[in-house]
Amino acid sequence: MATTRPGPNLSRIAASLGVSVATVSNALSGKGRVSAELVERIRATAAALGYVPSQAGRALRTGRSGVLGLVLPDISNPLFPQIAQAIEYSASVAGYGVLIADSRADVGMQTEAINRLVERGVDGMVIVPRRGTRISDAGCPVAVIDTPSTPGNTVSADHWQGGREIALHLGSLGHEKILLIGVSPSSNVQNDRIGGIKSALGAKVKTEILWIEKIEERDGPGCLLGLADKVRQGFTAFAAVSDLHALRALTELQKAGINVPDTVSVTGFDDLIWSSVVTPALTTMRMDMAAIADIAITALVDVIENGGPIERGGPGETFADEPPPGSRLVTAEKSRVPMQLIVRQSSGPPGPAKTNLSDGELST
Amino acid sequence: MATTRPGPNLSRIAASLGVSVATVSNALSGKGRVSAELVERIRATAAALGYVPSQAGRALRTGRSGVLGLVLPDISNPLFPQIAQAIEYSASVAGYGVLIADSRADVGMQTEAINRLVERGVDGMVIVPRRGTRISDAGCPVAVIDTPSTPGNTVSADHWQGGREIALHLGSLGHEKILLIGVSPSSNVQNDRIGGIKSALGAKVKTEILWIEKIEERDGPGCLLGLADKVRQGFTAFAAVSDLHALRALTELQKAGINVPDTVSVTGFDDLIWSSVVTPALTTMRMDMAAIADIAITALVDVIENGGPIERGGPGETFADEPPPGSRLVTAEKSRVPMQLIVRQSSGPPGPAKTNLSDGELST
DNA sequence: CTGAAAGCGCTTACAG
DNA sequence: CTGAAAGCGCTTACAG
Repeated sequence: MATTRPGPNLSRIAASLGVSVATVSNALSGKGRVSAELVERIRATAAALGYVPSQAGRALRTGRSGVLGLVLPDISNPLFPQIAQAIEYSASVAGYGVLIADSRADVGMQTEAINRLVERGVDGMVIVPRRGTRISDAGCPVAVIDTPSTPGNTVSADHWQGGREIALHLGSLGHEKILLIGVSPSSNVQNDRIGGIKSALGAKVKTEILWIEKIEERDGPGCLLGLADKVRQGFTAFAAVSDLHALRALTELQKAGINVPDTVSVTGFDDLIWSSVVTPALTTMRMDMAAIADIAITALVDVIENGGPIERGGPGETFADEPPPGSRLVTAEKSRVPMQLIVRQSSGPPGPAKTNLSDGELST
Repeated sequence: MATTRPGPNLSRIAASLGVSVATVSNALSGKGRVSAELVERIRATAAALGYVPSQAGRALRTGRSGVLGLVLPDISNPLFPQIAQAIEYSASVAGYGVLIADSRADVGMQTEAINRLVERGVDGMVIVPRRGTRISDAGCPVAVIDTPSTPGNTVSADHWQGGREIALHLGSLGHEKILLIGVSPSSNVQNDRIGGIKSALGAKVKTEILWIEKIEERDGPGCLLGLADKVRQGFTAFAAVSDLHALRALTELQKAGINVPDTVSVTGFDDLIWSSVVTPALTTMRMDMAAIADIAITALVDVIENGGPIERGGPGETFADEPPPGSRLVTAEKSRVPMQLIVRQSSGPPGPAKTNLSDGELST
């Protein structure tokens, strides 16, 4: 006895109208040539009966599940809500569902997560890699959201341009000694952001990069970054590659009695949830996740449905053993989406009259 | 021409071994009585051929998709990563995939999001409602993660106990005037947390509730909460119902030149990503999302697979028109999961010697 | 212990 | 413009 679904199916509609299931199917899908009048009647009964097409039946017949996978190796990433929301929206507009896969920040589990999605029969997947993860054999079309400078990237925010805008903003405010705060030099995204910042600053602006990873290796996780010292050294702006680290900088500075933004400015990236809530709010660069998701999903769906333009293994990608049968990196016309500057602090460095910080004030 | 999947199917395995598909199916599922030796050979060839069962075929036959839906009306909720990660993990252990649905913080779109999941044929769903959303007709088993005091709740953190623990902690440190910070009195979760706090404080401890919603109605979004004034009034601890608001309080206090935790203490809820990163780090209450997800998924799967204990419309739920055919609120044995206190600030109120704040110091 | 057969709900050439 | 039929891949009584 095969389990029957609760709702009505095509046969029921067909029977109640005295037509064939083929005609009902054609009428509902709008593909076959069915008389307008009959289409109308079929639509009406389908609606009246509360017909919901069976994805299983359709999937089995067409070989497509209508579902895409979303892989975020680092799901605890605070960007996840923005990404998931945008991807889910674009996918649902395109008629697809979104299945999530988590590799719990463990690179080794990423393959596992991808396999789980493949086993569920996803038609394609969107991967947001972290730190040069190799997107190997997915066995289905894959769109990658990383950074334009990464080989195989399908679409992403223009992190370099984002860096430039932050730099131009800080430069125009008169900051001449800027501390750049990143986590790890092995992150493509962070390198692009930092590279962009440095490229746009005039020659007379001094910068220094502080890698949190290195400090924590020495002083332990959650340690102070020594920013009060940096203020004493004359830095007047702190540009972090993420709002999370901007927040860390902001609170460390505040705790040390340094006034933000009167004495120094703090900027971040990504417009994460708290950046508009803290005092003072953070100047930041926002990704246009809606546009990014839209481009990624459109490219992915194009390959799935029309076998659109694809690349078997992106440039620079190497497949260890055999290239997986259906695995292909999807490409998009527009692969870099501009980031948008959101100014919430607009102070320059304190003028001579205001530069009267004593060591006492700085050392909490 | 029906589209064929790339991989091998049961027939291929059967053919290559000269047995029937039924036997292969039985061997692989372990259900039928197949000789151990044959099972072994079948397993081996399946593996060798890289067989991946077709979910579509299975779903069509069994009437179950093996997929659960996750509905978060407010996906931009910073808790989303924690929830999604835990749900996805528990679901995948139980052999299910997780489809996400977003109603973009729009209550009206929630029904739409739920429908999208139903159309995709989910076997059940997990809903994390916001502010008394009515979980009406889903047409499939539903597990609700809200708060124990809400009718229809399947499982959730024990927000009341969480509040008590925060209160006991602050009380033991000697705080006697505590400002409670919430957003909206219409939130069940927030009311439970605040109720728990108040219930555990000794009679001599004074509290006052500050509802952000009301302040913002008057002063606009992102306005100051006037916490420096509260410090002047003698409040020495600020207990927010979420780390997001704790962060808002922390930065507002710091910006006003008030030292946290030396002068006042700040606590939050949920151990959100930044609570351990800011300076000073936040004392907070952590939900055991792994346990909550596990209980929710187990209860859901039990109903799906065994038609376990259910309630048609939870107590207090009313269905406007007709009760939907398959809709049922799932119940679990253990419906409240204790929260865990994470102490990161442990200062009491400043002693008499330290209470020398002048107005000048407070007004930035 | 093993196999033949039916059927889940759909779509798609093909015939009329 | 409409319908009969095949078949996607699987599982499950049932017969042998």
